[in-house]
Amino acid sequence: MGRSKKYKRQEVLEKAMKAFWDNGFINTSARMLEDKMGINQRTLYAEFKSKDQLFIESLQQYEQLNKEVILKPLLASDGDLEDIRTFFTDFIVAVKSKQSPNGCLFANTAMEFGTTSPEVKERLDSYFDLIYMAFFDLLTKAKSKGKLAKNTDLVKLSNYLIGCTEGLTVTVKVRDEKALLDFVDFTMNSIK
Amino acid sequence: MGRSKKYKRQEVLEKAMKAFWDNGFINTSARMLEDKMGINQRTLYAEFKSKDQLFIESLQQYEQLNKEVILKPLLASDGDLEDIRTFFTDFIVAVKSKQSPNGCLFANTAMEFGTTSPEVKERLDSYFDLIYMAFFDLLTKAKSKGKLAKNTDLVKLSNYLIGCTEGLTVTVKVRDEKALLDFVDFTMNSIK
DNA sequence: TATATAAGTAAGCAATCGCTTACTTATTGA
DNA sequence: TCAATAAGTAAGCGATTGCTTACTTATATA
Repeated sequence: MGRSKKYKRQEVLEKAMKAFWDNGFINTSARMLEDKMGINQRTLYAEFKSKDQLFIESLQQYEQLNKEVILKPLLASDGDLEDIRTFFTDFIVAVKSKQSPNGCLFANTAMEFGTTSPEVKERLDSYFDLIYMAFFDLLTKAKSKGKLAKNTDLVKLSNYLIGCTEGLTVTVKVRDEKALLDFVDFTMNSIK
Repeated sequence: MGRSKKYKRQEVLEKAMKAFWDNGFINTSARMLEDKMGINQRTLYAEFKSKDQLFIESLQQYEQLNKEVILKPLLASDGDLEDIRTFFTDFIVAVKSKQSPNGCLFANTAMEFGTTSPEVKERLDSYFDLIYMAFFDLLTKAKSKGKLAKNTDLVKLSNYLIGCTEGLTVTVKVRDEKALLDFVDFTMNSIK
């Protein structure tokens, strides 16, 4: 009974995520979402309840994208430290080539929201857990292969690499490629 | 001839800067500025022309604050590398103690604007020049005192430390103090 | 002291915000 | 075949946005 939907939830959600990624939360209006998602505001609100809720789901979507694509060099690594460089340079290339011109949605969101929204903070914590484990697991493999000193503090090193990753999310927006590659290269040398 | 101003330009500008620092550009409304600056919107627009222009002047004001306070541990250093740690930890304390709860206005602005506004980009470049020189000069002094290897690439090292600084501006918003101090400590060890 | 002039105030402009109401259209199961 | 029901559309809600207009108040100079 009743009419069937013209749109696919997953598809319009991905488009919403891209809109938030490109423009940030506040700068993405309901009209813009309507346009980018290709569905009417009435439909949008019936499906996603509110702009806030749609944003939270978009963050979940972006975490999925991280698992499947962005963090792949780390998650698929068998312990080669150079996979970390690949992760960094892939990110730089994606931003500078305008493929994902607005950097990292989680970093942008951390800056825009801080800890002002518990629901958003939950998503941010979830992401930082994810990237922490990605680094930690890679480093554990590297250590067992003798590529890191036996007494290396992997917790500390993981926290360090998260800091460097987030450093890139800011500098990639304003600094030239040479400065970025200096940063990455020094970071890589520092962990070997 | 004519009536004299009740407000001091410098004072209300500092209050505007604080408002933008606390809330970001878009989240700071003309009503909020009116309230925080303690002057009427008519007066505000007569003095500063537009919200955009007021924001640009606020960024200049914040750069001045960097020169006089925030970057002081670097600018006043005679080449002790531990002054860099002081700079990092001072920043963490200022944010976590809610003295400057919203981190770094320049980093926030880089994330909010990217390169979408030439006038804003100009201010960001000016800041990054400033912090670059602060690191470079400190490192030059450290090198001449024999605290760095003779063949150390100071340009590369400065770019690295800028990256780490910006990493802190993101992580300080969402991660716990232990993770932040891990990051700082590893960074310090990496340059010695 | 009178007047020119600048600064202050309150109200309100058009545009846009997130979201909803009123209504039309299409599809399903009996 | 046809009522029940869900989805789509267009218009518009009150609130808020950046900014201005119309007017009042105060002060430096003649």
